[in-house]
Order: sequence, then structure tokens, then C-alpha cells
Amino acid sequence: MINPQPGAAVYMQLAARLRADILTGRLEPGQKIPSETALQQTYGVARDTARRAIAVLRAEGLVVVQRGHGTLVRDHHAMQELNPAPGSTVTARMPTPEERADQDIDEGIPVLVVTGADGRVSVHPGDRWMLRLP
Amino acid sequence: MINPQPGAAVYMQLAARLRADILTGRLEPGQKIPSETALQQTYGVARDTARRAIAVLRAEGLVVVQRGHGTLVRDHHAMQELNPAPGSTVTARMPTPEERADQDIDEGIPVLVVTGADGRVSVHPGDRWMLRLP
DNA sequence: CGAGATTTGTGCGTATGTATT
DNA sequence: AAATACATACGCACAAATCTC
Repeated sequence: MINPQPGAAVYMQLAARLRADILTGRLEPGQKIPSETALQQTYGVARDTARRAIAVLRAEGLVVVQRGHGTLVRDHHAMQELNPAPGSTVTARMPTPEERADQDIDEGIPVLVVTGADGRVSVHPGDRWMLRLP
Repeated sequence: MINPQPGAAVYMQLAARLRADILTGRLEPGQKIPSETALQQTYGVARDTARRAIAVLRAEGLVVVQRGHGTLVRDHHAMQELNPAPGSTVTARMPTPEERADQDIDEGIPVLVVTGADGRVSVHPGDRWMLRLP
């Protein structure tokens, strides 16, 4: 049972528990976390509250949800290396809905935006690409 | 009035409208978007639905919410440039709750993570820092 | 193949709390 | 003090996807 505390909403406390379970490895990558119904019963909260906790983890990129199946701890992708040209600039932001659809980017995953000295822009999912500077 | 369509939930349609208003400049940076109650009445939806639409834009980093005041189109920060040492690697991810609190990072804003050749790691909010490669 | 169980998604309602103006 | 606006938490019902038998 979780009770509301001043400054710590129930769903945030629940999110913190699940986050800790993920970061310590009690919940392993690829593994299903407890269903909304299970969380509801285990912690004596409404389904809405359980969902809100999971939404926090989704926004952090810690879990991925498969409708009709369950919610899984995110698996690590193999990272590929980018070697941007000298003079390029690099920024990070959340993808647009189009970019998410086009490149199949999960929730809570930002993109690396590389702008070449010639002005050409390329966008790379942050869970699959990293930069290595020469 | 917005009606549910197969494959396009009402809150997603509403989020799309507001997103378009922001990206085209009909809603300018720093400006308040309509309140939840206003959206509720304008589009004939439940408040929950209006909130969900706004939650989408928050996760995209398009708006910031000020409790008790309203929801504003995000203002652009002045970007500062980082010049990472040769051999560094750079990744992008969402910040941890601690990082968000420590560096005062808004919702929907990723971080740039720079790992030096010596293994030292630095974390920079994606809305205030960019990399420029030599 | 279908039927049913499970799980997440959407939409609505109510009530109350907290912050700002 | 009152009005406004967002936050939290509960509830219900049905839809849609997945899985099992």
C-alpha cells in the first residue's frame, strides 16, 4: 500500500519503486513488469495511478509498452557509431511524430541532430547511434 | 467537436491541432495555449482528454506547464557551444529524475552525454547546449 | 479455426488538493 | 478572499491487441 505524501504523489512513489527495480536489475531488460491490474492490487491503487506511474517510465525511455501483451523493460540496442564531418554541429531533441513513425523510434527516446557545415541535416535515434569524435 | 476515428484517438487529434498551431507560429513561444477548460468546451471533450493531448506536447518538449497559471509554448534558449575533446563519444538520452532536478531540466528535454577519452562523463541539457566539432 | 482470458488504450465522470493571480 | 488553472486519485465502460486453449 502506498499513501500520498506531501510532495510525493502516489504514482511518483510507485514509479520510483519500479525504476529502482529496473536500475538494480531486479527487473531485467526484455522482462515484463507487473501488469496494471497486478500493480493495482499489489499496491492498493487505482488503475489510473498505476498507468500514470508507468507513463513516467515510458517518458524516461526505461520501458516499452506492447498493447495487449504487457510492458517490458527496454532492451539495449547495439550502438552504431557516427563520424560527423568537421565543422558539423550536433543537438539533441525529442523526435517529431513523423520522425518517430519513419524511423520506428520508441517513446522516451531522443534524437541526435547532426548539421553539416554545408547545412545538410541528419537525424539519428538516440538509442542506436552515438558520435565518436576524431 | 472532435470525434474518435479508427487509428486516431481524440486526444491525438487534438494534440495534432495544437502542435500545428505551435509549429506554424499561430501560437508563439512564451504564449499561453488555451486552458484545459477552454479546450474542453471548444472541442466538446472531457477534461481528461484535453489533459492527455497536452501531455503529448509536454513529452515532445513543445510546451511547459506552470501549475496554477497555464501552459506555455516553450521559449527557445540561447544555445551555448560545447567543444568536446578529440576521442570523446556523445550520446543522447532522457535525463534521470535527479539530473532533471539538479540541472532544472524541463519535461521533454533530453540530455547530451559526453564521455571523454579519459572516461569522464558530462551531461548537458539538450535545450541549452550544442556541440560544434572542430 | 474460434472463444475466451488477459492486457493495454481511450473516454468519460466525480471529488479534492495545490498554486497562481 | 475569490477565481482560475493545473495535479492527483478514484471510479466505470468499452475498444483493441495479444495470447491461450
